[in-house]
Amino acid sequence: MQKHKVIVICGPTASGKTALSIELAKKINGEIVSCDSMQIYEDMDIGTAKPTLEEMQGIKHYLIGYVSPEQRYSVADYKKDAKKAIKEIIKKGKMPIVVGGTGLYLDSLIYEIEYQDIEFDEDYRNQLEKEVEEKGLEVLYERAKEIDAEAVKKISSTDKKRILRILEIYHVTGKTKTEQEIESRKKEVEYDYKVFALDWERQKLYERINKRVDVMLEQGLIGEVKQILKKYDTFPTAMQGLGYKEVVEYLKGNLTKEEMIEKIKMETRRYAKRQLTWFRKNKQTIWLNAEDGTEKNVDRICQFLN
RNA sequence: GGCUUCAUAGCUCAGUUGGUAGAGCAGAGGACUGAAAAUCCUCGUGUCAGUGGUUCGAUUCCACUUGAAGCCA
Repeated sequence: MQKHKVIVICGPTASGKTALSIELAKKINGEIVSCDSMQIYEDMDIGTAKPTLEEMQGIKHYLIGYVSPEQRYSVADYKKDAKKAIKEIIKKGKMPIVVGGTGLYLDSLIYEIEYQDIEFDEDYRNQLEKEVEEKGLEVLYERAKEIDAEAVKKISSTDKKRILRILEIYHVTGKTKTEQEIESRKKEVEYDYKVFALDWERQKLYERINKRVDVMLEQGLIGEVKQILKKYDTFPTAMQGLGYKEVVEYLKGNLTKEEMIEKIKMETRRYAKRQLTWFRKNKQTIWLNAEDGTEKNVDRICQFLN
């Protein structure tokens, strides 16, 4: 049986994914599944550049603003939620369009990566964090090497996050990360993903980013952050979002307003660069020049639907 | 107008007791399987302001020119 097609539109932040996807959805009777690790949170609207109701033009969007910032959310959750949304859209007889810039989340779909059903062990994470502080990262690096020399080979001895992850996986599942990764790739990919990536000339993209940050400030980003801080207590992941952590520093008095704005712009430019690195890795990706305009790119994508 | 100090990478600045130079930041490239807007790795040649002079050799010393800052009139 032929696999159902799923359109994917990725690209760096501020490249115009939202506008393109909505025009495409209107034309091909599609619905949109967001692929964005920050737009999932509720009350984080301005800083994550969520599409407004008006922008959506009646096109249904999935996986936006449905998780509390106090909640812990991961790629495993995303995979499950996104697959469910895609299935639902297909059932309605519509075309699923996955749109977003979070490369890790996207790969979980297009490579059909399977995550075991395991609980996050908060206590163990805290214990490891404490050990890092007391004994130093090198000790944990050596321990990880004993457990999974293969996985350690691929990372730097300073990459704390990944060192801890190797230990965590072993602790929770009794398997090494390498074993777990082999198992995660066994399932056949369910859909025929057509991946498109939007890009601009670097200088133009950076200008768009700078401008977008200014607009976010005008729209009241600082007020939004204040609201969130008032409403919620803990932020396992939400407050690492670009724009949010810098405003928090500003509110604490660690940055002047000017410094905060420049920092958000700079970090966002770097993020865009990292996104491009990620998307370039997939050789199947079809690159679209954003400067050609929405209409032309919609047509271009439609050529791949038959 | 006089005196003093400064002029080195996109920016901030080191430095060469004379053998053509190096940090931080910015920037570029890369990695990425349960925090990913996160986390991490790699990458530094530039008329050393200009023109002359001294010297085997000047970015370094000297003179002048230009520009900037400060002080005195």
